[in-house]
Amino acid sequence: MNKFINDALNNLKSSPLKVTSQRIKIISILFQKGNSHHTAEDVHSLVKKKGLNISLATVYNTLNLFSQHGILRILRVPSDKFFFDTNLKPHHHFFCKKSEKLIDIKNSDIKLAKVPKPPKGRVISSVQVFVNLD
Amino acid sequence: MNKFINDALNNLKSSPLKVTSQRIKIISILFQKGNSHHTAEDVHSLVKKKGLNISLATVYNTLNLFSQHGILRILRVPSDKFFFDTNLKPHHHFFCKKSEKLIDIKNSDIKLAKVPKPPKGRVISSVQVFVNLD
DNA sequence: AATTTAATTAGAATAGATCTAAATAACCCT
DNA sequence: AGGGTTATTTAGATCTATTCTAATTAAATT
Repeated sequence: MNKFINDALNNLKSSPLKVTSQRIKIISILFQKGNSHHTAEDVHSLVKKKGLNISLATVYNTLNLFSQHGILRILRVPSDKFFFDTNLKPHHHFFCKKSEKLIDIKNSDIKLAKVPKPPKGRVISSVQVFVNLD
Repeated sequence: MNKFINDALNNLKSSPLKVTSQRIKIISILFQKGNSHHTAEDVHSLVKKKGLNISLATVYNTLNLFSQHGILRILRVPSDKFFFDTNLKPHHHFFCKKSEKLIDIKNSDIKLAKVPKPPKGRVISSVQVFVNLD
């Protein structure tokens, strides 16, 4: 069991969420290779490919709860799907529209030398850069 | 009839698309205030609010065809909806997740001092910056 | 005006995500 | 360890945004 899985399991244990077999399985799939980006459907097929059986509703429910409790982060990209990002640090992404694949870009690898002021009365909450790939 | 509507109508006329009453109406709604970002449902309700009657299928079909012929641009944002942008020049956006409203940011108002190299064998097609507002 | 070809339409179909309500499993408490 | 409470899981229904279908209608060309 690797460090990523361990950390995520500890996050789960110290959250108010119950530690169920489904949640353990989803964590071990998501955090297997460290940082990753998956849709709910992705996770569901990975679960099935492993011969396990978790309903799609549970996958959605679990991923959403994990995001609400800091175990995962919901990542909205220029696409109609929700992605779930295991990387909790601020960062940016390469994005391939065709394959809908994401690759992390470390925050320090992008430098925004000029950012416009928000409209009057509004506050900037974050800046998201997508470097689109063909 | 303003300059934006005029230009868009000329683009329609010089495209292989037929000039129908529905297309003229959609153009006059979309380009009324210059640069704008609308979803298909937006456009459909604006059409109805004007007492006009264009089927939702036609709105979708028209917006997609306009995008294919350089009259509009499809804009994918971190949301599950498609937006149609009347601003054909390269630019970035303020984006409010809550209201799903967009505001243009001129290309010159954002300066990317450092952009990472794409993965081996890949090519960067564009860089999209979203300045998220609360 | 007749013909051809594209556009419009209502409604069905699809995809991704959420909701519902009944069954089940975790966890807490002695 | 057993029982009760409450959260979780589940299958299937529902919802929302979009696309598809196939029949009707309208533009444009001759």
